[in-house]
Amino acid sequence: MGETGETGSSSTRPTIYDVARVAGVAPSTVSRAFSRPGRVNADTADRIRRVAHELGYRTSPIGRGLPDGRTALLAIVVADLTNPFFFEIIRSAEKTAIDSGYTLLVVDAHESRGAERLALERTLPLVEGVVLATSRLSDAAIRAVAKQRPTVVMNRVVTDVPSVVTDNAQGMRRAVEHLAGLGHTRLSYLAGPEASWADGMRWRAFREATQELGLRARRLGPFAPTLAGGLSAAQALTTHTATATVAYNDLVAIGTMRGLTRLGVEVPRDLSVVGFDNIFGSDFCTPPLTTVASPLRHFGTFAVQRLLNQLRAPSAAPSTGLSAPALLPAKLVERGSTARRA
Amino acid sequence: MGETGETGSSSTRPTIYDVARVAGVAPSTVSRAFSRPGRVNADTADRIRRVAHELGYRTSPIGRGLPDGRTALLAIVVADLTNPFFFEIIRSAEKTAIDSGYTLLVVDAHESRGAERLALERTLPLVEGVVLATSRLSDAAIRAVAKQRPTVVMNRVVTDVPSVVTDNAQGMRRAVEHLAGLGHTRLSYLAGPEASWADGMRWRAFREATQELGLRARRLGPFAPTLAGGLSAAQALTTHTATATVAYNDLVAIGTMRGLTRLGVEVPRDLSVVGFDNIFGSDFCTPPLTTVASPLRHFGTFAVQRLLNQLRAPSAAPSTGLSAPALLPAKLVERGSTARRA
DNA sequence: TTGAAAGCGCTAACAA
DNA sequence: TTGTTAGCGCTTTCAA
Repeated sequence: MGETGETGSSSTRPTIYDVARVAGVAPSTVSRAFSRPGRVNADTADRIRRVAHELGYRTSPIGRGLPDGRTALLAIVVADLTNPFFFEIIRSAEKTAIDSGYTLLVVDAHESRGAERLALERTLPLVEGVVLATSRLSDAAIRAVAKQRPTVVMNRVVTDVPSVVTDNAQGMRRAVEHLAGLGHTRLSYLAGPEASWADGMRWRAFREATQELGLRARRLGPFAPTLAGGLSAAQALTTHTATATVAYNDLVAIGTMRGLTRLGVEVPRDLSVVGFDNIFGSDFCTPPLTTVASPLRHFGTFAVQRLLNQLRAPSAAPSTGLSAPALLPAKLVERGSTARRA
Repeated sequence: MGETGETGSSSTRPTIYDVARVAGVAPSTVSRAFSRPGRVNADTADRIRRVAHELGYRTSPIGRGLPDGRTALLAIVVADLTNPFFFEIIRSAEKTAIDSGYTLLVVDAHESRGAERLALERTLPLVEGVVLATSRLSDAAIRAVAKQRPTVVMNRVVTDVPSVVTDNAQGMRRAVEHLAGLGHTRLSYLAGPEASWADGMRWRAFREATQELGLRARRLGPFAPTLAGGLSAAQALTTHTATATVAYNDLVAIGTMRGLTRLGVEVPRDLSVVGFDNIFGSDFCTPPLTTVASPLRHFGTFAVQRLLNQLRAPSAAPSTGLSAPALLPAKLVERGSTARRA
């Protein structure tokens, strides 16, 4: 009853050979008809396309990829797909990729170095380039990746590998100044994953900014960069005297606020909270979160563009000026989670 | 200065041939050493592995995939990656895949039929199976996909294609009963995308449930299944007399609540709002959203398991009982966005 | 403009 | 246990 083609083996997809046979041309002509139209007679090409369509032929990237490795595929590896931080990034990265004729594969590393390595091992050979968004890999491992495929890292600086990063220092300074301006003198920082490059930068900037302004600074954690991590942070906060806190990211900040509410601590009356990233949800949580905003949308676009540059200019040696990190500005979005010190 | 190996071409990655030459064995032996350890002398295998490591050799899935199509890759195509609805689904799907030795590729269709088709075209040949989560493709197109690769669809029923769906009817009934119990008699439904199968099911169930309970039912929309869509919905709601509304999904519901707030309509005092899906954020928005919850976590697991079943039992004809849709229960989570009619 | 033939990296029969 | 050989689907010289 099924609509099986006339070709013998029904289970296997048609190839250029099938098309060639039916169309009465050589396989190479079929190949050309698809890979470089124009290099083949219009009529012939027409016939080939018609036959191909009838047979349900599709060119196979895997076969096509073998000779030259061109698969028109890029990959972005994110630390945690469920972190809204990546939304805009992935979106914009995808758009940029598509506009240039590439398809973007999204790979989730589950905040795990092992998972990230495994996923890369499997994916890397399939793609022409890769964006590592907030990777948990070691610098050496990242350089190894970069040796296999054009690579761009995000939110991290690795020698000789092109990168796109937020200006964490600037953002953190704005946050601390904001809190200082509200009269807070004892601040705490809720640390993120130890393996996070961004966490290191943020904590350092926090320490420096507080120092310069003569404020007391304290580091709590590390906490998981999730709502749950924020819940633990809330617990930890109650045993400290800080009147304002800056969280590693918005997820932690939101989790912290929820935890504090449960513990009877009111935000911002009893404690001011600042997040990082301005993610989806940070404006409709209660209270709306004051946070350091990165231009998330540009992030993905920038990263993919740098990747495309590498793809187009394979001549350029790895350690060209190309790899100087692109610094994206950060600004403070003031909302309801911060207030004058009681 | 660079640490280039002794092999001539530095730009190209080593192959089994390189390893074979250095190790003094045949290429096929190298292949065996990796693809089926045990079928080769332990010492030989050891030597091969050592050489391979030194040379930086990695087996290429693309080469490996050619002969038999086995890439250990699965794909999940989602309508919109930034929709929190997919978080748990992707997470659990990934876990299930990894546990079975597969890597899961995540592909975003951007709520666009064209994008979905293009992405599938490129991805399908690379993967061994695919999960279509809330696809916007036509039934015919989905069947065509299923012909190329083992396929499981989610939140949709397509003849002859295995699927996993929420019990929309049951969930909607619960929602309507809940509202009726609160004294509401005039309800509205905020419709989602026309191409959405789930939207069709939900609207139908809404109409039936309201009818049976003798309530007035009205359909507004369609709206984009996003926060922005909800904002438009809020506008539309103000011109109607319903005192309670059920949204196509949580995103629309949350957007609606925000829009209503801006318009001076208070939820739930002036209007009760119910969502669908119980996504990330639905518990910390203001007010917390009453919503129909699907067992998101089981969703991904189920889907991938069905896929794996197909992969393991290639003998079973497509239209076996295997393709009967798996119905996952839905329950109502009552929170603050619904209240007794004023 | 088209065809013939070689080869991409790997696996799988078949022999040795 | 290992080597030889053919071939997966496609692209790409090289000739015609």
